[in-house]
Amino acid sequence: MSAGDDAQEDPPEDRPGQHPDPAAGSPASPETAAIDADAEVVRGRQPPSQRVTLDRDRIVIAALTFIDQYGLPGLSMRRLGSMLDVEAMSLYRYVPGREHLLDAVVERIIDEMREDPDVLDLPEHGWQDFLQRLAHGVRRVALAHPKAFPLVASRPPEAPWLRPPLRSLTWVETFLVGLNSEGFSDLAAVAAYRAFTSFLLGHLLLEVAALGADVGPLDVVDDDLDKSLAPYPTVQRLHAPLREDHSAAEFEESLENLLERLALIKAEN
Amino acid sequence: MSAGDDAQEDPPEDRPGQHPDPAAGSPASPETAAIDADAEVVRGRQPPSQRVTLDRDRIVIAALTFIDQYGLPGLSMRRLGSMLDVEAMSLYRYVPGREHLLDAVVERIIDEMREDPDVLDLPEHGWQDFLQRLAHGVRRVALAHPKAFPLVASRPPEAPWLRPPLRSLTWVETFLVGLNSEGFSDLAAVAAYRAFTSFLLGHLLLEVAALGADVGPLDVVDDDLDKSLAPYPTVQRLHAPLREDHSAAEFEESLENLLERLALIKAEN
DNA sequence: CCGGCAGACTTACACCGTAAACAGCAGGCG
DNA sequence: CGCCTGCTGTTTACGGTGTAAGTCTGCCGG
Repeated sequence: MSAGDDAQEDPPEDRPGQHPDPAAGSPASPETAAIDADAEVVRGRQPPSQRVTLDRDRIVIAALTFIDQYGLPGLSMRRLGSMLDVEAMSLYRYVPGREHLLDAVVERIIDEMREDPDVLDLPEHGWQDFLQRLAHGVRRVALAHPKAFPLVASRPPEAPWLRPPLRSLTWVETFLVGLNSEGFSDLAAVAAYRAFTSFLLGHLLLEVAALGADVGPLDVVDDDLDKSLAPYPTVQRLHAPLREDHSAAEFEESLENLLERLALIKAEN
Repeated sequence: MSAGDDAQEDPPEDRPGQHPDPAAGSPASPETAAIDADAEVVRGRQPPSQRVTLDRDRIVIAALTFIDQYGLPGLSMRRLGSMLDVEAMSLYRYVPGREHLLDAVVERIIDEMREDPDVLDLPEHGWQDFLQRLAHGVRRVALAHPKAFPLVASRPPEAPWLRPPLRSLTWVETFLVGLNSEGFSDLAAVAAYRAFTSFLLGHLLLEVAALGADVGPLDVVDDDLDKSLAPYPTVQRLHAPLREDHSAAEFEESLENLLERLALIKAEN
């Protein structure tokens, strides 16, 4: 049970980026960069847009892709800077600080759903279909960013009644309006919001956690495992089924059940 | 919506501990401490146990109470050390490092349930009662450590099939044995384990998050809130009910529903 | 008495977030 | 043209972090 142990997160030791050593060299890289750019311009390449200037969106996107790749604990302002070929302090022109940057990352992840064509702004084939699409949309972004999704869950929301993972005002509005338009009373819609978020959070956090952990150094070998499980005979016996992954089916099933419960809530209130 | 903002976590600036400044003074404090101890001994106070030596359990407990009080981000080895009247490096004699310390904290939190008399090791009045007691036990420890409970959820478990918050081998064993003894087939017990953990994680994480956030500087005033909610009329209209806290009732209701689902699973497999 | 040794302290290093001052360069305006 | 002004990124610096390595110190058995 103590196999990989401390090897669970390995941030990149050195940037795989453009210039070899950003720490040792004296201020020579900006000049050479400018020269290179000039040379490219002379060669007629990319004259219209002058030099890839920094930008808040670029920073947030870089942070997200970094987390997706190396995991949250490896992310530092300095590393993020060098990923964008820039000193860490430059980032502070566009982002108030690391915490706010993480909030922006969370916001971006959630906004990805807005572009999902399968997620509707208003119910078109009943509220069940509406919620099904929404749930699957959230699940898709969670699975697209397994290393980043826990952030969505753990970062304190703007208001205590904004519940992850549907923690933006616009999504709450969409949710409530959608259910209202389908005959849910105000209180029923609110109750549905709470049940829906609880369900999503529980399922997706666990699914994503299992996804992020499997890339370990092939855990322990079977002998060690047999030995370490010896005091837990039932776990040992059920080890195979415990290992199996039925996330998708379980998600579907639980979602179905949730919808039935919501139908009751709708009818009662 | 951007009220307190960055004031959401305030680690203690200085230790409220015994001696005033552990950083400035030269090596005078250990001697004085020894002298004080001698003095106490002379006065006949606490002669049996010589000096409160350090101890792994003491460290873990201190870490947990620190997190409970000031929150996870404020915890550092140095602060924890000074909380125990000891240099940070001394902790490494008993704990391999910060990460392992956090794991130990998580383990301790979970083990708290073992001492809960309402939580049973084996079903005595049916599996529904067994699971009810277990669920409420977990909820009690979650509510007892709102600031620390997210750790239980977010720390990667020892094995990917160990699901928070029932993430210790002993609890999984207890769970499976309990359900097995009540007529659950192997597969049904495993499925129940998964559904049960999903449910607990979703509900408790959200309940605990709402609990930890409310201690802000009374958020925004009503005018600001009205203004900032203007683009979200439905949210604005339902603001009052959204604010209300029915965690306990919702927990009960969802748990009831879960048990019904588990009865189906039991019957089918 | 004395040597070992456990348990704490001290020092040192690399890294972190970020405040503050500075440098290069664009465009406007006399 | 020269100068100034504002934007953008860099440099430097400070206090904090986790922790590897070495050092002191008091107790305990020979």
